[in-house]
Amino acid sequence: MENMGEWEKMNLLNELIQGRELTKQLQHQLHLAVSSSSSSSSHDQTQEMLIHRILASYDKALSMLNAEAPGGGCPRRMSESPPSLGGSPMSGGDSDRDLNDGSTPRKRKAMQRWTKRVHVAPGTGLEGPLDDGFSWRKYGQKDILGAKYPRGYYRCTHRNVQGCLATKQVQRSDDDPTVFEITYRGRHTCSHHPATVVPPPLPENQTDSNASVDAAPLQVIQPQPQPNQTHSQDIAFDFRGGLTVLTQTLDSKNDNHNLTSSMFNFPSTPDNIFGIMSNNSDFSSIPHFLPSSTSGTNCFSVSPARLDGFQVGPSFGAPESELSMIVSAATSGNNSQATVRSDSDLPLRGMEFANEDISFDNPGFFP
DNA sequence: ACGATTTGACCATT
DNA sequence: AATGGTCAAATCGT
Repeated sequence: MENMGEWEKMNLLNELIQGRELTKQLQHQLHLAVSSSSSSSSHDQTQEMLIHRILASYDKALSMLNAEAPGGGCPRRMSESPPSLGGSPMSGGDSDRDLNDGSTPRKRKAMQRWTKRVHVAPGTGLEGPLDDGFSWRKYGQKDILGAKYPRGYYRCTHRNVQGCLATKQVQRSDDDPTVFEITYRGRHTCSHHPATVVPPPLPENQTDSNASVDAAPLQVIQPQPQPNQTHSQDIAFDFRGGLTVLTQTLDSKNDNHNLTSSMFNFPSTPDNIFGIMSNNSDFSSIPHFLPSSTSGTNCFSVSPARLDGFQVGPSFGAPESELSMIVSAATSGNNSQATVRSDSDLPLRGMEFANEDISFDNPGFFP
């Protein structure tokens, strides 16, 4: 665990959270099944006990992970790229996001697109960029005018079977051949979870490669849509009016990087107190985030909300129009990934969002 | 035999 | 017309 990169930790965290939530759903299903039957057997009790133990294991693993993070549960920043492409499973990509009632006209744009630069350390035997966990199929290669290296075109392997429209383009950098510029388009709607395992390197002569390096690409943390998770819209409605995200412009030197500064304000309600957390223990090192004036610490919160997530933004390769975070309810301990995305892919700058603009992955997030 | 990759042709956009 | 993106037949690898 010591050697685990921040990115891997966040991957792990997300997997654990998802595993826990799925287990809770299973528990719920079992309860329904048991209550509909006349008697409960010892078999049912065994199942219940097993689920409790699974949940306890998840909780233990999660607390161990949290304990590793410095700053009292304020995990450090990840090395690169956002934990999610913003995709939340429930938000499940563009289509799901547009499930709002239509009262707020939501401009739908062409596919979102964002670029990530991936550096491959030379001489490590890993010349070929590593897989990003998703399964891609190359469908074309093209010489690009003015570029030394050809551009490779990839689409999700599950395009035909599941209609997943995610694609990516891989272009080796002219000035630094160890750098690959990977442009992602569209979100994965397939149900295949990205593997966090590092696949074997590609052959040396394969200049164009299929992907990234140690820093996993954006999608890796993106929770994948689950067939049974279809309530994001309901949740948004439940919380209508209770949640606001305000992004502000940072006019400091950081603006030179054309980054977005974001300030979040999540008003708490008696039953659902929650907050945002950053995975960076030092907000000042994240160019586009400011320390919360209310917390005065490294954490980014609205008291008494609990900080418990991470923040991503354009500097990590996500589209400027999108921001993802993990929110956690202080009362229930439930976690969820939340994603805010602006209309028309405009940068998140100086905008205010109501909760219908925010999608939550976890249907059980709000009690 | 089957799935993945290669590669020239074709299409869309500017 | 030039360029980038995609298609699909041919080829390759297992």
